Amino acid sequence: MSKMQKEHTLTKNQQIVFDLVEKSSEPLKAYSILFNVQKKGIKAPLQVYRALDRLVEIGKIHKIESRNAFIACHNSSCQVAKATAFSICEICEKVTEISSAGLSKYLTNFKDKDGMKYSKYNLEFFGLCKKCR
Amino acid sequence: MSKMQKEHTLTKNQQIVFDLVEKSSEPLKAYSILFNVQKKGIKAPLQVYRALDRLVEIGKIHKIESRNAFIACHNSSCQVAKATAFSICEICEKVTEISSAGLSKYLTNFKDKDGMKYSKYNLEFFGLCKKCR
DNA sequence: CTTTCTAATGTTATATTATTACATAACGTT
DNA sequence: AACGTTATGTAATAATATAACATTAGAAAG
Ligand SMILES: [Zn+2]
Ligand SMILES: [Zn+2]
Ligand SMILES: [Zn+2]
Ligand SMILES: [Zn+2]
Repeated sequence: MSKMQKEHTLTKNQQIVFDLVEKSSEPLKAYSILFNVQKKGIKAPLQVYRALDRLVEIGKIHKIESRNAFIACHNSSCQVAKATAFSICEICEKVTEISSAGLSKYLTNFKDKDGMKYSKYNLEFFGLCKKCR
Repeated sequence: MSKMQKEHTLTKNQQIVFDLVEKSSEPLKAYSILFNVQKKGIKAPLQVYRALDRLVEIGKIHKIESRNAFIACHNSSCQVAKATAFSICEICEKVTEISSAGLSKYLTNFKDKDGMKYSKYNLEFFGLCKKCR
């Protein structure tokens, strides 16, 4: 257990939802998650949304805002919970979390004209993936 | 009429929706727009969504994905339709379109590890605005 | 001017995404 | 055990968005 990273013990529902999102190769939508965890005893949307909210908060998963879908973090988790970047293929809808030190440094240090500094950002790139080009 | 910028004549519904969004100081949600244009004869969600879709497409307005809300472009329109950046105050929900040549240059030229180049991006920064700090 | 094609509109119904409200249970602390 | 806090369960409903199909308005061709 790294000292750099706070541990978060997942509760039952959080673990169930996380396991599903984590093993999915594509972003999952809330109601698709709900459907897939009903055999595990989760019955209502709210149970899913509560788990998702918490998982997002602790950085285990991210929400792809333009798609209303959730993907597990593949960037050493929590550290980038508040600084996310994704590439999204507009044809096959494949989503990849971008891990670029340069990009995150640039954006983390970005100040607007008012000198406003931000505590969080989300960036979504759109284009065609290798396969779809 | 500038030669640099394609003109898009708005249709009746598009103009009605645009006028409302354009004079609003804050991002508007689709159903709030619907409510406010009913006196102009627009009766159904779909009429609003169709107008919004088209207005986004031609760059007259942008969608703030994390808020499901729409704001008029304040960046010389169409030119940045596919390269948008916003700052969002997490307290008062004030949204400002960021106009930074450096930022847009950096992101437009950004290539990921696979050398994938993107045709479009949307960036949302979160923090506290001057007033809320 | 009339035909034809296309884009926009109107309308109803429905799908999808997300939250409110309130009751109950589990858990850690004292 | 008593208390406060966090997580759960459950039902109802709100908010966001699209499907399907009929009609109308405009542009372009003949
Ligand atoms: Zn991540
Ligand atoms: Zn693709
Ligand atoms: Zn703009
Ligand atoms: Zn503010």
